[in-house]
Amino acid sequence: MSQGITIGNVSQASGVKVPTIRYYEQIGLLPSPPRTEGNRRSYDERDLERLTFIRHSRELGFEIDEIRTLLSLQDRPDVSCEDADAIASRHLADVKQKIASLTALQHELERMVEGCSHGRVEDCKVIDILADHGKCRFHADHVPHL
Amino acid sequence: MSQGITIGNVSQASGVKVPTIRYYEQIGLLPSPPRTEGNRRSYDERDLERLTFIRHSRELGFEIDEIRTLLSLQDRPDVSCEDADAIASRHLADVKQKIASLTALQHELERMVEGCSHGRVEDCKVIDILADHGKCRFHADHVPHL
DNA sequence: CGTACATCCTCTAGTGACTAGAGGAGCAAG
DNA sequence: CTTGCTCCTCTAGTCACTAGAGGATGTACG
Repeated sequence: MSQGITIGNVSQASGVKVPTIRYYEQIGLLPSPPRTEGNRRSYDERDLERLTFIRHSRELGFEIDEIRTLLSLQDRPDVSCEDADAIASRHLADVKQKIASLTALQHELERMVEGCSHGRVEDCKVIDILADHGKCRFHADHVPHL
Repeated sequence: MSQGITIGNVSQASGVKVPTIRYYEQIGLLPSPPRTEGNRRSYDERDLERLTFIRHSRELGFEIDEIRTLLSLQDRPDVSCEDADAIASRHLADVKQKIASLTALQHELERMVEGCSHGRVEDCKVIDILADHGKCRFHADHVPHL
């Protein structure tokens, strides 16, 4: 039946780039597949599913370590899903926080751009607001990056 | 008058950490200040303003290279502020895009967490949705990180 | 004046999640 | 047979810092 998928094909099918797949193997996120006679990696359906799971999780902003936990949970379906729930909930809280920060940032940027007189730097609101923190309504404790 | 601010004080005043200030000097974002007899960096008000400008720009999510351009514009106030406007506008578009992605992501995570039966992994919506991309309403071309 | 301690110095290496490139081998089609 | 694609390993680079080693200097107190 399944006589081995090449790295290129598993890459196409999963949407994960070839060097990234090798990287995932290197950091132990994806098991090392068997090799062909010519030393090429030979994947199967399980690997493709795992890669798709990984890609999807990354798209949703989960970190590699979180994905590691999620994957290990998936492998033991008898265990409580409390951990998975906790990871997703924490992640949800992060996302909400990020949206709030970015929305404040959006308003500030709009104010900057709208205020720009399109003239000389001397009267430029953009430079102005950046230079003088006091004129700014946006105060990030720290905008966490996704 | 101003007889030199220590790196610690300029750090406190600007909100930029000491090693980060040295890093900014290293990459040429902040000019190398004169040194005291004992080889300590000696800053002035201009440096403090520049650092505050940098910190504020970073908080607003501008990249170092963008800040470099912004700073060079600030130094030549006679020039058209078109460039500054362009940078801010592009940045604003990015931010809007990010908010859209994150909002979709938020809904998806809520769906995951709410659907979680708090039982065994077998019935866990979190794992379920992650595993099967088809069940997911969230499709990121790529969620750009802030 | 001594001593404790904070602050400063330089330098190297590590972070996360990849991405790029060198240099070479295998494989399939024309 | 040769062209061109995919694959292999390995190292190093990206971004914006952060951490830590190992040592010098400056300051406050007794």
